[in-house]
Amino acid sequence: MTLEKPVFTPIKNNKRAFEEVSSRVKSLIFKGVLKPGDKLPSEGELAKQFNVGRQTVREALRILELSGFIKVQKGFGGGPVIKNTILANITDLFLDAFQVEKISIEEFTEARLMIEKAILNKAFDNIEEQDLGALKENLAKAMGLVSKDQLATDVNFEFHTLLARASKNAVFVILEKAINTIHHNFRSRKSADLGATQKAVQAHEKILDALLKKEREKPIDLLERHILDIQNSY
Amino acid sequence: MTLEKPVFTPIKNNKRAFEEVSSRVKSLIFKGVLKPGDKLPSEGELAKQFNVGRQTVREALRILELSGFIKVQKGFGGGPVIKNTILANITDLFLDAFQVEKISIEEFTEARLMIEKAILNKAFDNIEEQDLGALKENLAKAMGLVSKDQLATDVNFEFHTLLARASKNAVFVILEKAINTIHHNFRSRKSADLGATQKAVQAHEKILDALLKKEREKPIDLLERHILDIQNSY
DNA sequence: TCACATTTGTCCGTATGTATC
DNA sequence: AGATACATACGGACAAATGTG
Repeated sequence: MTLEKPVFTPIKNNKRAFEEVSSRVKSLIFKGVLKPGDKLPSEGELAKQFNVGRQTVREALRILELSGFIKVQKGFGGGPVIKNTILANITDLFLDAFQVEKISIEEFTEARLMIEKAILNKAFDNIEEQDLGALKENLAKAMGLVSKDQLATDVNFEFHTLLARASKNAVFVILEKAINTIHHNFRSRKSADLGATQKAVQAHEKILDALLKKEREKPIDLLERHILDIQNSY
Repeated sequence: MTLEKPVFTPIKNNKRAFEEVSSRVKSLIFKGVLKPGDKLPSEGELAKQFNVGRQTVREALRILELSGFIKVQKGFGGGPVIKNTILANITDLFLDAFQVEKISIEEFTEARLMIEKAILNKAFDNIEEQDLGALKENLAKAMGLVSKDQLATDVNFEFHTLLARASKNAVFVILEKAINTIHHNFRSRKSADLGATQKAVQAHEKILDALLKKEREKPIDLLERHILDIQNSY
């Protein structure tokens, strides 16, 4: 009998040394040995431990940094620290892809609409008391800020993420976070706008209200209008 | 009059040297000056031209490589070459995120189902003759392979991408390609299966048939069954 | 098959910048 | 303000891979 696929991983792999180093570290993160906040040894120390040169370590660190696994801090007490910003880094690549593929805000909004409608539909089936509580809390916080004439942009973004959480599917949470960051990037070209914040809070209030009344279609319709409203403000 | 935002970019920015180098190259790609297939100068030459050390150039190349803008080849006549594999690299990061967030295949399938159904619905509204032609051609190719007892895995993946193209929204194409690659990754743990290929081709045939008959709901139902079928085969 | 040139891959030594104590 | 520990960056050197004659 011959095997179609290799069972044993090759002893001598063709990976470049810096790739080997970065995947070793990644693997430790996946296994939970290294957790966000943990400090990695300094470049020189890593070079000693892996028995490679410092340049090799540096290239591995660049990979881990760009992938969102670590941040590097300069100066005394600095060095590489484990972080989890993978999603933010995915978004950076999406933005690159948007530039290369020349994607318009209309296309983005259309896709966003479809995904968020699907998420809300799913959330309707799976939402729990604790999700509703989180949404209420989020809304109250946003209202508090608005009543003091302050922007509630980040809180409003969080509302959509909370809806994604209510769907009980982590893929949707990832997608929603990606959408939020991309949206945030489009948005940052525009000056801050208190009116937009107020409108968003009102829309969120209506959506939550309809959700509490156990209506399925109405919150989806409201969300659609809300998202189109956002696009038209650009 | 004072300006709210700086008009002149700072002469001395806080970017690290390798970041400056990588974003200079990226910018040339965005502007279309550098196109896929173009060869970049060698590391040493780049170091001279940017007036930095070779180590700096290498770290910049690592970033461009991981982002999917270039590939590097060793040896005579080698060096960095412009490529566009950004989407594949986005997918790699998604896979990392899936590992960190411990995403199950069920969650993935559920999200996939929602997105592909939305795409197909959109495709129904925007599909043109040339899209139908491409789908027919794809199906014919797959059938040809199956009739010779050969696997048509890649061709079958392409069917779904063609559906995304018919939606006329590039974001959907990006998402679909990401889905395909992730699916491919799940799939690769399983041995090749001729029966699965045949079933997929039959499902695609039915979907295309329903599309040609201008039916909206039926192809979506068929797609749902097809995707659930795939999941159950794991 | 064998040298040869080119280019990446890797290591080392050294110098400078930077943040903290 | 000065010492410390770290990242950042440069230049030189050699090994390894790869295509050419």
